[in-house]
Amino acid sequence: MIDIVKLKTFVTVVDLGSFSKSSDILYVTQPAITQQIKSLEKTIGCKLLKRQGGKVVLTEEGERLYQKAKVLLESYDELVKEMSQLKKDIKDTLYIGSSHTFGEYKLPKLIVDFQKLHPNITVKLYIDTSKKIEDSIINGLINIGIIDKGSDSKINSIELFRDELVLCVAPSHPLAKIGEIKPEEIYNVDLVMREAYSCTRKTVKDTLEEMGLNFELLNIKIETNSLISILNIVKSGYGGSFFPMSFIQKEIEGKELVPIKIQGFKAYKVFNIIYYSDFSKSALIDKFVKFLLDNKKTLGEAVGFGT
Amino acid sequence: MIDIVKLKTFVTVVDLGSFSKSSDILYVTQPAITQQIKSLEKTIGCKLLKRQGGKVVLTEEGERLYQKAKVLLESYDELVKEMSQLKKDIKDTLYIGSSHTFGEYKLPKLIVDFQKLHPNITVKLYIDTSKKIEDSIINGLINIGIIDKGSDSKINSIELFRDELVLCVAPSHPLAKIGEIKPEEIYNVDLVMREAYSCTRKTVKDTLEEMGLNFELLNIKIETNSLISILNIVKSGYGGSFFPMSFIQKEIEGKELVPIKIQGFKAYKVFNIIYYSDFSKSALIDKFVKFLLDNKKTLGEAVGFGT
DNA sequence: TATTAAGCATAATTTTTATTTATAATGATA
DNA sequence: TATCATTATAAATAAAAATTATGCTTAATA
Repeated sequence: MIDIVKLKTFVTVVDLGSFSKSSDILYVTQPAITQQIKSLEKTIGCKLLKRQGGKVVLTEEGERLYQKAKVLLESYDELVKEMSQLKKDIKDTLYIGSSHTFGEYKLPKLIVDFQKLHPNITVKLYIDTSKKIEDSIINGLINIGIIDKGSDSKINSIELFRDELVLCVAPSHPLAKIGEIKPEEIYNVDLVMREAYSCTRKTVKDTLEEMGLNFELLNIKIETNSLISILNIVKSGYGGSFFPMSFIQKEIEGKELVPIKIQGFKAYKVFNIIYYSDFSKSALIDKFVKFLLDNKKTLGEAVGFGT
Repeated sequence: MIDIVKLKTFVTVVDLGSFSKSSDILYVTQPAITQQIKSLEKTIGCKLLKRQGGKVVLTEEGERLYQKAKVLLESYDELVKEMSQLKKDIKDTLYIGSSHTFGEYKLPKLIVDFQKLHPNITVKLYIDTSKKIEDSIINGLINIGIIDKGSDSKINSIELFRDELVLCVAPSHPLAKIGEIKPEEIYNVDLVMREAYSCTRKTVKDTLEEMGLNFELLNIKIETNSLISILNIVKSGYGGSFFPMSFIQKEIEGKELVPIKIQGFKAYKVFNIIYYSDFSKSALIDKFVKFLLDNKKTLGEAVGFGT
């Protein structure tokens, strides 16, 4: 295979008419030039340069290679130019990943504000599951993630926001009039829940078990992976479910859902910022992390019944 | 520097959507592919491919590189095509070098005949000094040389033609009527000679000294490097000179010059074919060498006074 | 929900290639 | 024909890339 470095050397030698001058420009020693040219001549199978007299001149064959090499090197220069532009673009682009609810409801405003503060920066937002976001951080596809789970120890992690998990029912539900239950009474409520491995479900389970309750005895009648579905099921009057407070704030205010206090129960869905700092764009990352933490308050410590 | 091999690998992986399939096509192992892509990603500074799920997909940045890489590889393919055509052309081209007189007066007809015998072959003829021709053989610029000197031991050498050196004077010269002299009488002839290091001069010197004469006692009155000049000087009636027989045959026939026999003197200018056989075109070279030897007779053993 | 197969990643070793240093040879020039 | 500048050569070092062997992930399947 003909090497682009050798072609560059060849063209330089022809243009300058000198091996030693080329070696200066290409920042290698003169024997390196000699050997590169020799290697080219060997792979092509003929002399390319005549080293006769004080000058280095192309042979007929060398002339043919020279023409094509010039074209190739032009393409190469353009590629290099594009790549260096790409590098600049990348340096000014922040790739953010987030899990659904937070990314879809909380992040948009934050990103807009951040972009206004730093007009030269481009922000790209990817919404996916927490697991996928975490993977993408690890393999470098995104720079900052905001996810609702604790993370790999290799990744920097800072708590950004906690969303209280609140049991809610529809106004038409019998519990709606009572508004508060004892822990054991939860056994009597028909529940709609996220699938087994969801973070919300795990948090609820852990909290209840800390309170001495047995999660297995709960009446989980419907399971789904969609929070919106759960919301609509509960709003229709069927059973109750644990919701992140900020997600159903509007429904509570609009009297579409009623929060039910469970005595002694206090559970939070915690959102963490995750990122690698040992990276070329750490300045940009740090800027955004700082921005997020500065805006913690605007996120509202979404709590249902007071801290 | 971005390597063309890696770019080729990158483009192949994108086109096939698979590392392992690419490794088959590119005749390397799969880890080599992985490392090449990683190396590219490192030099450019970002991920180029997403290895998510079963498929390998371009990132946005990868897409930008891919576009430019395609263009570059096109140029590269064209260069490779040109070079392989070049190789073919070289294979069918015979580079012949010859010293002046033989190359200018004897070779033209031979080359035409050879070319007619092998219409696909291109012949290129370079006329230069024997020394330069020999150098060009050594450094590979030409394939076959025909020169009037013995050669480097590394080079194959075959005697092709010998040209008798004959002392000539103009018809107006006193010796012209006599036509033959004794060796010692040469001291009395005003001589025109080639320069000190010429082959003709050396041959004359060696032969005379073998006959017991002292070359230093000759009356060399005019020296030049041009055989044509010598010819014209002698034709004008001034002194005598040693000429290759075939060079002055016409002048003798036309009575413009008269050969003077020196008793016991017999000197030849010998032309040798020189070439390297350990070379990719040895078949072509052998063909021409054989052709030359077959046509030895047509060259005429140019002798002045019979063997 | 285990199991397996396929595909990619990683690490260590080996091989290949390229560069440098030191020195020789060459050729131009005065 | 000695000197200076340039290129070539050789040996040693350094760098890069490939391979082998193996591990990890993901996807399909039972």
